[in-house]
Amino acid sequence: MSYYLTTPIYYVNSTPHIGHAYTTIAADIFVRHHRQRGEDTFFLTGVDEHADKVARVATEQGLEPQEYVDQIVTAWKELPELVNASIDYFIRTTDEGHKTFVQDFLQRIYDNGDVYQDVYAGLYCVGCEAFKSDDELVDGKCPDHGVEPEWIEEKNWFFRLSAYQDKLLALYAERPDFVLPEFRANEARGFIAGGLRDFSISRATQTWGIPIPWDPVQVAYVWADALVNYVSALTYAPKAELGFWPGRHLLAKDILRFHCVYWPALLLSAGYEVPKQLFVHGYLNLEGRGISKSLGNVIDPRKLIDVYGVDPLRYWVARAAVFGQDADVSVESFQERYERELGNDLGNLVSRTTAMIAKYRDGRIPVAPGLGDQAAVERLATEVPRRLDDFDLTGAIELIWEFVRSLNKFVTDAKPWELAKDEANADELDRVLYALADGLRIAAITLQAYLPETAPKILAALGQPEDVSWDGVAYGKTVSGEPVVAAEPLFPRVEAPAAAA
RNA sequence: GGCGGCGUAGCUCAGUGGUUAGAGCGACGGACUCAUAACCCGUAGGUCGGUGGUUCGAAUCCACCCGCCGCUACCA
Repeated sequence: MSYYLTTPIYYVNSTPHIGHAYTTIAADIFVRHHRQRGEDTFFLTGVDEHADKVARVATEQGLEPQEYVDQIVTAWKELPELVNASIDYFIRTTDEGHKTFVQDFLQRIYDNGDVYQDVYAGLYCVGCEAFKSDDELVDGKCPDHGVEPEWIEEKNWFFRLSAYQDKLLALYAERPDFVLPEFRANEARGFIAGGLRDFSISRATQTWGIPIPWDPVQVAYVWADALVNYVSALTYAPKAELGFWPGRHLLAKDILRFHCVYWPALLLSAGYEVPKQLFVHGYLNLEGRGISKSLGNVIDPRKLIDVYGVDPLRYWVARAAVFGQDADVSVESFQERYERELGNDLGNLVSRTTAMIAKYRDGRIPVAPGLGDQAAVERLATEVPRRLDDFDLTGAIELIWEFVRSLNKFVTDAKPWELAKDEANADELDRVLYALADGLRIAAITLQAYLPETAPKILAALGQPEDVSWDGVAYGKTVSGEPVVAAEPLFPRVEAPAAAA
C-alpha cells in the first residue's frame, strides 16, 4: 500500500496565511495517519514561481526573476515547518527536474494531436493576471484593482480540452468518488456537461517560464506548468518514484475547475493516469467575511502558534469546520476549543490520570486488565481509519473525542478516590487505574496524526514506549513502564486570545 | 435564466418514513474532589421556513411559495 498526497502548490508572490496553513495541516494529518498504518507515504507541497507578475515585480526591484523568487520562497518553505507538516519534498516550479518533465509532458500532448495554434485576444488585467470580459469591468476598469486592463492579442498554443468532454464525463460516471465531497463532483460534472472550451497553454509575450519545446520563444502558461508538478516531482525528488502515481490531492474550492477538469484532461492527453481522488475543501471565513489581504483580516498562523502552540492550531483545523464545508471562525472560537476541549477534556484527563497513578500506586501502572470499554476501542481502531480514508477529518476526530470524554466519565463513575480509602478495594483500584491508563494510551495514538507533539508527551507521561503505530490502538497493551509522576498541564490557560491580523 | 444545495433547541449542526426529534457549545440547577475553579449528572419544552398533498404514519416523499447560498470558464 502506498499513499501519495499533495497540496496545491502555492503562488509564491502571495503571502502565507491561515488558508494555506489549513490545507497543509489537513494534508499532513492524513499523511501522518497513513504512516501510522505502516503505509509507504509521500507528501508533496511547494510553490508556483512562474507568473508574469513575478517577473514584473522582480524587474521593479532591479532583480532577475530567479533572484527574486529565491528570496521570497523562504516564507513558503517555512510554512510546512511552522505547522509541523511532515513533507517529503518541497517542489518549486523552477526546479530543473520540473522544467524537464514539463517539456516532455507538453511534447506528449503535442504529439498526441491535442495542441494547435490560435490567436488569443482580450482585455488583460495585470493585477488579476487574468483576461476580463466586458461585463466584469466597472467603468472600463477592473473592479478589484481599479485600473484599465490592457488589450492583449497574441498567437498562443491551445489545448484541445473540448476533445475530452466525453472522456471526463465517463470518468466522473465510473468513479463517483473521484472528486469529493459529492456536491463538488456535481459542480465539476455540470461544468463539463455544459461544454468545454479549449484553453491557452502558452504565452508569447512573456519570457519568465518554461519554454515550449517546439516553439521556444513562448513559455508555458500556468496550467500547463503548475498542474504538472504533482507528477513531475516524483521523477526527481529524493525518495520519490513514479510508482506513487496516481496519488490523491487536496485543494480549496476556488481552484476546483483547474484541478478537477483541466488537470485530468491534460493527464489523459499525456498518457498518465488521472489522480485517485481529489478532495475539495471549503473556506474559513473570519467573522463572516472571507479572508483576504484587501479586507485586512488575514490571520498569520505564526501568531496563533506563538501563543498556543502548533498542536492547538492543527486541532482547530480539524474542528473549525466540517472538512469540505465553509465555516465562520474567530479567534474567540479558537480560544474556546483550546480551553474546553484540549485543556479541559484532554489535558485535564492526562493530569488527573497521572496524578492518581502517582498518588495511589507510587507511579507504577498496575497491570490489571478487565475494566474499560473494549468495544469502543475496537470501534476506534476500525472506524477512524475508515473515516480518514474518506477524507472525513472532522468525523474521525469527533469519534476520538467521544472516547476521550468517555474516559472522563469513567473516572467519575469508578471513583478511584473512594476505592483508595479502603485497602480491601486494592484490586478494583488497580483495574480502574489500568483501564484509565490504557484508554489514555490508546487516545494518544489515535491523536498522533492530529497532535504530533502532544501524543508522544502523553505516552511519555504514562511511561509507555514512543511507538505510535496503529497496531497500538488495541485494548490492554499498556505496560508498567517508567515511573509515572503527576504531569504538567499540557494545555495551560492562556491569558487573552491572540490578536488577529 | 440554467444546474445543485440549504432553511431543525440561543449558537454550530446531526437526523432522510415509524415509539416521548438528537449532539456539542452557551445558560440554569445539582453532585464530587483524582485533576488545569477542571470532570460528572439533570433541565432547555424547538409550529423541524410556509401552504397543500401522498401515506395507517413525514422533519424525513411530492407540488407550489418565501428566504438564503454555491457553480455557471481560461485569477496563484
